[in-house]
Amino acid sequence: MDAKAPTVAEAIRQTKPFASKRQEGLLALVLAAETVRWRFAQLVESRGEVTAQQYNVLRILRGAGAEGLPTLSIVERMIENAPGITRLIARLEAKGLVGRNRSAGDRRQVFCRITPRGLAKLKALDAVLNQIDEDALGCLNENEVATFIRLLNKVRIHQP
Amino acid sequence: MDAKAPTVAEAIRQTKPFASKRQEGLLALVLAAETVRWRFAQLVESRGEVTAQQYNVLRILRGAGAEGLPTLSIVERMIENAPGITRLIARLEAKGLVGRNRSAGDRRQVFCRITPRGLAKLKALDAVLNQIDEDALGCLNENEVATFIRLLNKVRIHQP
DNA sequence: GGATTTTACTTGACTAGTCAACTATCGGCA
DNA sequence: TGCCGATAGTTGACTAGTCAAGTAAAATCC
Repeated sequence: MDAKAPTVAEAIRQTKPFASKRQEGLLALVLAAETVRWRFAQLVESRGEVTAQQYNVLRILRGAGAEGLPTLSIVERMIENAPGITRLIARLEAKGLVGRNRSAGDRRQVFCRITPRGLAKLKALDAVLNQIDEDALGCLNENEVATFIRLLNKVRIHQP
Repeated sequence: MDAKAPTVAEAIRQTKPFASKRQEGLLALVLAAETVRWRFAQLVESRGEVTAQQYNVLRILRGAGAEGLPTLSIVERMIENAPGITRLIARLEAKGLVGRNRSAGDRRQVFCRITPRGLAKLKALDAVLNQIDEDALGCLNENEVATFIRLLNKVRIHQP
């Protein structure tokens, strides 16, 4: 999280002419996603004292309620793999934002739950983050948003 | 780089209904970008024995020609910051794919050049990567590609 | 021409993603 | 009942991104 947002824009200027429109579209996709991801991360990290991924895990655990979720069920809801989540949750536990305990029924499973302190942290971030969700695509009108979603999903689903 | 591509698709299914179309659009953007990024990384890493970022740096250095580029000029062409590039290039140097030497004119600068071995590695990857650049948006027709680019750039530039 | 500021990195420490290998436990089944 | 394969998670080692702080060589200023 540093002053890289401006240089994302520069990246375009410095790039040589594209071999094709499709290649240009691919770069546009990656740069746009990187820009919004960066803005989200900056907000969460500066206001929440947690990283963007830690925030995502807290949201998932809030959604899971008081009984919590086994570790690997959290992974399934993220773009990440298992070894990473173990350590990420260990860091959240160290901060007192989640708790873990082995399931009584199946002693292989480890249930993770959000703590009251974790809930309070999320609550403090909710309003501002909902707002930037809206703002990020605020420059598109209703029709454009629909087209945007349609094209992006088409591209994503099409990948072999 | 593991079998995470399928679960990206699942992420959508498991997500609760969206608060708004704009929120849905934001997730569509991030997931689509992640999917193509993942595919690119998988190809480069399996065929090239270099990571996606290392590949990007090699491309930049190939473009720079025989005289090479100072370290920080490489950063400007990427979505990354300076400390990262120093170490990334050190790893490429260890693999014999780039060389570094201090500039005679300004002894603060370190020029980086791609080696013949680096060029050979890139050449071996060129055809297949140009192909996936085309394939990635292959499901969109000419008009759709133009709209895609227009909307993505609008979103990117609009970010405060 | 010497002090100060700026520039171009470099290093350290931490978070994170990824693969391979490992442990503990569970469920079946002979 | 005791083994066997599958499941849940952990650990180690490596690549990478990021911030803060440091170094060395210009460039600038007085």
